[in-house]
Amino acid sequence: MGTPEKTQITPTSLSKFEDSPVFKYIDSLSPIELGKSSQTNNDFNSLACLSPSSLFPSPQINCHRESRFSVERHHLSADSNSRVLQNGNQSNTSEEASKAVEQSDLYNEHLGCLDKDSSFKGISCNIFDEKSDLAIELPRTSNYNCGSPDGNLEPCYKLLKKTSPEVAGQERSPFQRNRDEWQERQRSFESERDLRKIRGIKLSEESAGCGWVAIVSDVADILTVNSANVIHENTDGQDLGMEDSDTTSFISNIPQIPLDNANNLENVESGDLRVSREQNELGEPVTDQTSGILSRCLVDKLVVSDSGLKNDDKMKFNQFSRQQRSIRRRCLVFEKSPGFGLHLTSLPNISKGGQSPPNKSTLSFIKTGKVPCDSGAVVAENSSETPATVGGDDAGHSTPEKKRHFILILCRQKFEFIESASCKRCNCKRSKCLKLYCDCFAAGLYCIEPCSCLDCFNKPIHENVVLETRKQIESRNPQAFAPKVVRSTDGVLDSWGETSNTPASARHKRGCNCKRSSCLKKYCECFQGGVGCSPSCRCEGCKNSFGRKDGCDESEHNEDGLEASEQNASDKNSHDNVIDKKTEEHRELSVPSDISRLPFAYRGKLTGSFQHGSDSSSCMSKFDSNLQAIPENKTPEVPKHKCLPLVPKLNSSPNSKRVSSPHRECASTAAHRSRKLKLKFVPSIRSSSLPSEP
DNA sequence: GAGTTTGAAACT
DNA sequence: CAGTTTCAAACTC
Repeated sequence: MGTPEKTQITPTSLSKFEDSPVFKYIDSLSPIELGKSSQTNNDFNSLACLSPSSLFPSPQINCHRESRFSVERHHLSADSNSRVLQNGNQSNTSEEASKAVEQSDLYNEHLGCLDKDSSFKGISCNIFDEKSDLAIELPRTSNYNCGSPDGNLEPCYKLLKKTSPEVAGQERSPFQRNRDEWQERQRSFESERDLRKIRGIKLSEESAGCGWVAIVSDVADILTVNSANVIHENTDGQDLGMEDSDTTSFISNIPQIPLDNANNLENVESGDLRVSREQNELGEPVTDQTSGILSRCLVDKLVVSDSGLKNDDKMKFNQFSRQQRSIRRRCLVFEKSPGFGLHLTSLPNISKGGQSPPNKSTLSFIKTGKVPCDSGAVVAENSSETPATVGGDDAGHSTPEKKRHFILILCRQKFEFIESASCKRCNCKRSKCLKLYCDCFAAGLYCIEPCSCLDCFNKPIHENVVLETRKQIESRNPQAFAPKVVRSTDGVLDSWGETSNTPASARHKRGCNCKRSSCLKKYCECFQGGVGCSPSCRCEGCKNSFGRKDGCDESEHNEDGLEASEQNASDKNSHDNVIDKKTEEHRELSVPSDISRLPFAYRGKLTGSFQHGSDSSSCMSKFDSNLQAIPENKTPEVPKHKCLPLVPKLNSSPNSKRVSSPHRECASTAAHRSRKLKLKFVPSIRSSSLPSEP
């Protein structure tokens, strides 16, 4: 992105831009009457002066112009769109065109703080008066499309598409399509750039805003999606209307993907589905690495063009997308590839709550672009929507209808999965969220809005502090951030002498030290992790329903029962019943094998809002903010070794709390059952990074 | 929501 | 390494 050329606005260029698709887009946006006002600068300034640091710490400043444009466009769109709707269809009269031009300028004036003397009327100043919420809103809205957050405004890229000489609906080869898409993106990008020229944005002025640069800079990586990376297909070439945009962009951002991964990002194309981070600049699909998609677990960009989607599907889709906006969170975890940069801290409701990570079918679909044969089943299992349009004859794999339907499922699964990971929050009061007490910190996540912590330092703006603290903790205990629940390689006897294929093969690495909870409550890390206690545990009166440690057999259980009977029997029984129920539910849930193979780490407690049947949607409404993960490339270098089977190693000291002699197993096999639990998987690289023990 | 319980983490 | 303190989640009311 080049340096802005702020003095290049000439009548000629204006004329040229008036012919540009973006210009037409703006032209068509609103009949808002132009006016002059001087009141909004303050509004915007107040926005600009919002401290963005907690939201957008990314140093990727060079894209901020793009970000800003997108943000502005959002607001403009939101407002103008409503007016558009009020006024009905608008014509393309020259009068309105001029209005649009003026409006554009006006908008520019307000947002860009360019002309403080300017005044305006007709545009409610509340466009800019979104208080601090806007700061949260920015990344989200910018994530989606050029339109309003409600998705009822036709994205500009679609407009571009419409004005494009390309013949929609024409059959083209994949190569042609790639090329065309790339060109399209180029055009889109250039158009936006041109528009910015028109609007006279000055970089220096932008940068001058209090923290505005920081805001937009962090949004930058998101934005490029809107302008450049949005892939669109309009196979019928028709205007699909503004109210129900047929193109929905899902963007779940885990920014700051390590550079060494940047070129390694997936590009998945499959008909109407695009799951891509970046596309080869030549417009060619990047080498198929879709298998790694789920390893990163997040759809960096999922752009779905569902021109053929049924309206209700679209609505569902849009609604869902709104819920899922911008689950962004930086990860404090440092593993390099193949980790995906985010330690998903939880995987609750994986199956029982209807949430499930993308399954094999989904993967297959991503990879092949074909609706898998079992898609029907997928639909039936995971969606209330009719499976009638999915599955069935094999020939129908490529039918747009089925693909689109499957896309819905895919996205839902994907984001439900992501959502699960995002719903983590802490309530730290004194630790500044810089100790392992803090679940967020321990999980390698920055604290986010829903956290109730005080004096929180676990935020991107304190990145250095966080990293420093983390180093400190790791120096004290290299395993401090390692997964606590481990599972040995399939078929290999684990340290507890069990074959790893048994559900009980997963164990808490360090073991618990429960005294009073009988390992039947989530105080117990073993129980919380959904694993049985092991000889490593120093627990007393273990009743862990996932497996008692040696020595705590049935007789002990009975003893406990007797002991319990001495207490308030009825209360105890009812309580145990509750526990048993929960436990049973707990045990029923299992992480699908696909997930277990993901080369990333789950950490922390995933309980949070998913507990006890918390509604995921409500959860998301609260968490609809910046989910962020710290860049992995900041991780300290860890020697890589071959993946070794777990070597039995018990704590030499039954009382030792800290992990002193780490032993690892292949994370690729790390699978354990859990819902609402601490799920701490180890990325394969890291998991094998420590030397084996004799 | 406030208070209590619990056990991990941190500290000495 | 052991004992103690701190801490925040889990739990109860």
